[in-house]
Amino acid sequence: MIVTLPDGSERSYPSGVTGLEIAASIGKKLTQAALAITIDGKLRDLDAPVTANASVSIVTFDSAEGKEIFWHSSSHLMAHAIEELFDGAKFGAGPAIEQGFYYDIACEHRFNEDDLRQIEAKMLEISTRDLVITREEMPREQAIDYFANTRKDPYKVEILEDTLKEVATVSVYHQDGFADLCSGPHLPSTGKVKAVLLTNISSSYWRGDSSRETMQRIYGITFPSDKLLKEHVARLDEARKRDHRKLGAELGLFMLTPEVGSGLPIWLPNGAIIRNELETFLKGEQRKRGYVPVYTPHIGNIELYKRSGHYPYYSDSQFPPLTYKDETGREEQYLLKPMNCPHHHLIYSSSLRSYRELPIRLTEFGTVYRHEQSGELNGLVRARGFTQDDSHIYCRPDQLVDEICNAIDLTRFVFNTLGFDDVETRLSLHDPENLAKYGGTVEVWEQAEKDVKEAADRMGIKYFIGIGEASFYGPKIDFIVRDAIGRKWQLGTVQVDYVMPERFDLTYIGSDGQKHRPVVIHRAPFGSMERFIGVLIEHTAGNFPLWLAPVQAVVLPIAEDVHGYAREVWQKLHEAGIRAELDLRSEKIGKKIREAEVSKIPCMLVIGRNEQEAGEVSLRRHRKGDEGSFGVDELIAKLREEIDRRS
RNA sequence: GCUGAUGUAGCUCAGUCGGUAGAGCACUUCCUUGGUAAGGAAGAGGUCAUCGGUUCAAGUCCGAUCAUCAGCUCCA
Repeated sequence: MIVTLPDGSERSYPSGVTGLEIAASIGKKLTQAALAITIDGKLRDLDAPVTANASVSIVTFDSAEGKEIFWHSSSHLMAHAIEELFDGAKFGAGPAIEQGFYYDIACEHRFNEDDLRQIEAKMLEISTRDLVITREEMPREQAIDYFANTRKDPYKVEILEDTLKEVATVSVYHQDGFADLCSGPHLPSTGKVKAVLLTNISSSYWRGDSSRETMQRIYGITFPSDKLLKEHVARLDEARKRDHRKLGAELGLFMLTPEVGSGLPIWLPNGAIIRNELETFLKGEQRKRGYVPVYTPHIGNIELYKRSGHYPYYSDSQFPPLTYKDETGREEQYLLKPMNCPHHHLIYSSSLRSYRELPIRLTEFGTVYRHEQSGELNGLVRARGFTQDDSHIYCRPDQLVDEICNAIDLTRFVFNTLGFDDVETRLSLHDPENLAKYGGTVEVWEQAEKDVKEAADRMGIKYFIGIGEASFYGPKIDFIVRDAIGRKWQLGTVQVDYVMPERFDLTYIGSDGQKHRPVVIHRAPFGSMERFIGVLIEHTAGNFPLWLAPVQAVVLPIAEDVHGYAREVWQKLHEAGIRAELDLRSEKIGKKIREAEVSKIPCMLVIGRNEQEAGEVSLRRHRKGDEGSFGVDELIAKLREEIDRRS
């Protein structure tokens, strides 16, 4: 029997050889590291026999599959430990996740931090017992009986009776007295787990359904060595330093205070500079691309949102209406604007439109207010008041795909300029199982999704499909990036809408002299200024490119005798439109430099007697160090160019 | 909204068994005038998140509220 290894080499083995035996025949290290195998691409336990010619690879912790198996087995190990420590704990779902694993547990006992340390110790103890993990296949009916009567775990029974009701044979993994329903594969033994960190306890709903009971979810991560755990902890520390909430306070970018309200960020001067630069950048780019600016009020009559359909769909996540009564008792209700589109639609229909003037691209940095659930609020990335770089493009059906492409192109240009290279793109389509969620007809959705796909394909973007991620009025292309701790956030978006034109009876006069329905594209490359800047802070760790830095340069005179010259240099920078500060304190140059470095100011202009005599400045760049001396005008031209290039 | 945790000076944190509140950094003043990541001294700074309760006495114990954090649920 011939086995082909990943490097293309072929080896012959007797039929029935196991993954472990293959690994052993290759090397001692690999035998140690082996967690599972793939046989013709299919993951199997390490003791699974290979019975025919096949391509085989040994799965280790270094691969994504290896980590998943390792962490999935670790969730079983944790459940095993909890079962030994706490009587009556019942287990729900316990999968591997991107960074570790969790298990949902139903238990009378409320778990706390001390319990986590105790469970960690028990897990390591079970690991040292090096229990063999074995797979047992059984008919589903037998498994139901086993989990109902032997394991007495009602959650596993529910999974067997519901989720797995079509499956005839299921597998159960055993390790000593512990057993779990699982398709596998798993580690060969518990001894592979050498380092354990249980990170937090939270709650979850059984099967993610808020009408079902809540369970306690314990998150953790494990590694095959202490060294890898230490590296992981170091990465977490690094991520914490990049947290935009921490950096936002340290760098004076924004603040949040209950005196204003939860989820309502205040932009401090330094943060306002960044936001303003980004707005100027996008406005300039949009002017080139034929957008026209508009402004609309922060509140609007509630009837407007009833008409758009937003109010009934999202009434639970809006601030309650403001009610106004005049002397005659007539009542009017206003809503804090939860989105900008209805206003823009009214602008469109404020005059008769000809097919010749389409597409019309209305743009506004529109501030909106949404009453997000309190538990969802998160610094700038999830706020209750935020500003969208919102535009609506009104076009003819024959222009639609081109316009979507233009919007994608603009979004990509924005992301490239800001250095986001790790962006995922999702085609957010509707869920045919849940049509009640959406407006419009089936035909309209089919057309819209076809157009979106065509545009995405034409632009050559790599995307994945998100069923059920569409908004109620149309499919979207969403651009998603990760924050410092790996959470994903949607930033830019391009959305097609055939529904609003109907609701607002938007029309244009075609070449045939008849009224026609335009199509609307909603698009926002930044998405929300707040969220975008929040993610940008984490992405850059607060080390903004020169064009965005709140303070671009600081002039640092070494002693008082050059203060006059330092002031001249500062004045020239200021006149050249460079945001510069002048540090005239009687501190040593080392201290001034340290403080500028800590404040992440990109350019430090050190000035002493030598520079004064030569009419120069000595340039030190943030995190780079001394870059030598330049003539003042030469330096200003150099910085000016870097700023204007936005590099 | 739900579950859990947290809340002491501008920031980071200490505060024992319930007995009148502490450090470092930052800040202010003074001294110091220096060459690429912290010069020295002094001073000022607190309704211990808020409200209520227990107690002779509460930062400390109990309850409620608010906010924040992690996760769940939601996201136009």
